[in-house]
Amino acid sequence: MALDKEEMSEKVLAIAEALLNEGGAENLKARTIAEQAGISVGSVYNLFADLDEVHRAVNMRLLDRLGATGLAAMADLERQGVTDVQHRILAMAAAYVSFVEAHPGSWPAVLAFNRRRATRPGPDAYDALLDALFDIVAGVLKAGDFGLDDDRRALAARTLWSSVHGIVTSGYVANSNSRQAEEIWHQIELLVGVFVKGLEHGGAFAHAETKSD
Amino acid sequence: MALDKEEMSEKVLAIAEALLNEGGAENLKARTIAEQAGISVGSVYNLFADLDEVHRAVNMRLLDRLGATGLAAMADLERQGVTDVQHRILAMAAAYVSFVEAHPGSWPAVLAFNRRRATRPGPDAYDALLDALFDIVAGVLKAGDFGLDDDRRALAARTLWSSVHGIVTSGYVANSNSRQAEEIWHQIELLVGVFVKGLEHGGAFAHAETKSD
DNA sequence: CCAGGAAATGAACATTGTTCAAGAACGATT
DNA sequence: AATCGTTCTTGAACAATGTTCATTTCCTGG
Repeated sequence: MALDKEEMSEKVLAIAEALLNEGGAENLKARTIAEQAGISVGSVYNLFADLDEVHRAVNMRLLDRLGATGLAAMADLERQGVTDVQHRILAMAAAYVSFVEAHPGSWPAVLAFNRRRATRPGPDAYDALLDALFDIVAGVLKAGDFGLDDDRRALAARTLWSSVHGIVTSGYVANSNSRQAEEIWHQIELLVGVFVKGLEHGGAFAHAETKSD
Repeated sequence: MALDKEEMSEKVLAIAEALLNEGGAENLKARTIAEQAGISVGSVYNLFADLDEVHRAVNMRLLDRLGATGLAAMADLERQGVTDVQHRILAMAAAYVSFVEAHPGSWPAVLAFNRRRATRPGPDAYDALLDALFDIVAGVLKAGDFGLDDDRRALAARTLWSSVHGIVTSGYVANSNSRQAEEIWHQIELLVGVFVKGLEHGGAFAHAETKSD
């Protein structure tokens, strides 16, 4: 007996992830997958409806792993007794940056794919995974005492994490040499530092007061 | 006589922009362009080396227009005597959001394309246009008195603008209904508020001091 | 009016995603 | 064991696409 249906799907996804990492979305070809998996091209379409579904499944795995990495990093700090909010957020950001650097080809593909499904209906497993990341950040912010209620803390978490995300992706627009990595990290340090300082000084919702005049 | 070579290129780019806006990158097809422009498919390749070059040219136009829009918004505020940094940054962000909303299909394509050229050599016209956007923000930050030297102000500008960019693109990952637009704007207001407050209280480079110990 | 170069053409090729009719493998039932 | 029905696998076939290039068409200077 060869491989289970489940096992073969795993194998296909592993191959697909490698292909995406090497050459981005346009390198994910049905025939290449089939050849490397030792099955026929038709069998690929038996396991997955189309290549988009393969791509989606790969992205899910990546997001899942990213969440696990973030949680592990938080657990490490917990074990070391680090409670400083700024340190913990920076650790999360570091995990994120490392993850993106470890997947130079497939991470852009995650983002590009993400946008393509804007037409689909309501929230799905994708959003659930992204929300999990936001929740980790929100948990860290809860430790700091910024006088935020749950809603505002959640908003702050999404804002902060989206900003980190923007810095990372903008940074990798240009050539990804080491100078770029340094620039990204400088930006992240600046963002987190300013953000925490701003929250401490109650700048979070000052605009709401001036706006509701 | 029909159209000039230059004029025909313009026509092709206008068609290409419309196609990208409707269906994203995968909707940019040589035969569709040729048909709509009233020329043959070969002629498209006479005007542009390949579809990537068409896509790039469209993106350049978009970035150019975005820069012009931002400058116009700044000029408007100048005329009204608005000097408040927070207001001006928010106006820039509003221009950015409006622009993205006005190009729901092609803006994702700009970003996706942007990443694909990570392998190419040094900086090019693309980076120049992005730098122009950063410079506008840096100019606004210069008005506020945060005690920043030129380098740090430039870093802060890139950080702030990349963050806005991240919020906008993250926001449009999910369905782009009006609730999403509201969420985006809440995040931007929070970010800008916290950022300015953080700069005011010198939180910008606290980390640098603790790090260089 | 003509020669020569420039531009336009679209048929042709290679590569892709996807389908599907035909066959193979397998399990249950008699 | 034999038979049947179901399910899975296969790979040839189709349509769509990017790109090329020999041929044709067009224009312009003499």
